[in-house]
Amino acid sequence: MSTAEETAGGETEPWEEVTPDAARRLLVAAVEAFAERGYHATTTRDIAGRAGMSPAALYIHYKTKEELLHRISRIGHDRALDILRTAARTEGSATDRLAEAVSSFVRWHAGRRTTARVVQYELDALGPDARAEILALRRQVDGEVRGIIEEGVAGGEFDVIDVHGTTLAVLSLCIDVARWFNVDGPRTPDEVGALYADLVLRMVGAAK
Amino acid sequence: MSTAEETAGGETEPWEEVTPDAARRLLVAAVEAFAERGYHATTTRDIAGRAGMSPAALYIHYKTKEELLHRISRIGHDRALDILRTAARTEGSATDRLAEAVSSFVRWHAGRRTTARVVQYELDALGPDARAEILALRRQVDGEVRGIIEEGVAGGEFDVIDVHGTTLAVLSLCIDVARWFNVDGPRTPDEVGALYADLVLRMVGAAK
DNA sequence: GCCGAAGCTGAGCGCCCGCTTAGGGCGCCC
DNA sequence: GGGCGCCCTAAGCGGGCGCTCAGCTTCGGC
Repeated sequence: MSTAEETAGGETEPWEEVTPDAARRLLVAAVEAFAERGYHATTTRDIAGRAGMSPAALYIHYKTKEELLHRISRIGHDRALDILRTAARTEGSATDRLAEAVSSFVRWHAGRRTTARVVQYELDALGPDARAEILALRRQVDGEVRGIIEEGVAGGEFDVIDVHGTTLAVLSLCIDVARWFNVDGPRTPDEVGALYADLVLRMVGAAK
Repeated sequence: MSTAEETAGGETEPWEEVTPDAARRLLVAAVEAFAERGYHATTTRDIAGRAGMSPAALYIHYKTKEELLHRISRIGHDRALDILRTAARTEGSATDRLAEAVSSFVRWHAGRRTTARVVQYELDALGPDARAEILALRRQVDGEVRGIIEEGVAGGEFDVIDVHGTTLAVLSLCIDVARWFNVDGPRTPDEVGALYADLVLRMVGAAK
């Protein structure tokens, strides 16, 4: 852990599961390029150039440009789901768990903004099969948050009429952080996480 | 007013300011294509085809493909700002005005989802000058919402510590509706508008 | 009935895209 | 130390992109 980026969300070193080294460098380069310009505006020559390789090198490790996006999206969604599952399983009241889920989820979207941006906003560039796989992960993400809210309502901690709609709004709020968060802006990921946890507890009517 | 789409947000017929007729048809076709596939994945041949014209016809009415996006973005932001200004100027408490601002803003993002999607998510495809012009409009959008919240805090109606951060979150919540709203889904724009107005009033700590 | 302007099309230019192929360098194993 | 397999590059293919241009049709004014 040597840089601010690496400690974001207190997570393990990202992309370490991607081997060999050249494949990981290409993938990291693709994340940066996709986040900056969008998938369709990014060329394979740009990705290879950022990784210090020739355009042809990309095709040794990945069949197509779309496979790169698929791998990024898959790993990113796995990580997002892992964050929410960890929060949902911690001990404490529904209020505690919802606050932890929102703050850690938001910290990830802010601290790992480039990854989150690709993961959350380039889904439409995937083909039907890959998109279906990712959408299944998204339903699990939705389920984790909805579960906490349902428990809070059942236990009398929360006051929510439309659980599905509120779940959608909470996730939407967190995800959109990847769109507007600015690394050079006035807020740290931790600060946004704390603010958003407070706002979400208000949304579900949790007692102070 | 003959279709559900046209009555969304109770607004006037959109794009009527775009003349001549062929230019408007091209612009409407571009909105649909950009919303479906994104700006970079849309070809000028696709836009012209949707408008029932040859590819060359596009360049009689617009200098470049980017000018089309610029015009769409400009008109859309003007409309969004108009909606918020109207809500901010209505009579009533800050609570009433914030509820009206959020519900009408959300109704527009849901009911005019294709337009809103292009307006809110394709900003990065514009060149520096056009982007700067649009960002100025966004600051005005932000100012309208922040103004209502500040008045609510000053008048004791709201309980908000971080006004800027809360304003950002409220706008983020509304804007992201354009990403997830599904016309074939279970909720109408009116229903989402009402739900979101309630959630936002909770976020600012407005009394019931 | 003629003319110019406006609107549009068919053809296509030059460019850059995603991706392929042939072959070279280098380390590892016997 | 010779052969093999893994990575990688230089070069380039086929195609689709944004955009252009010469010329055709249509129509209002006189």
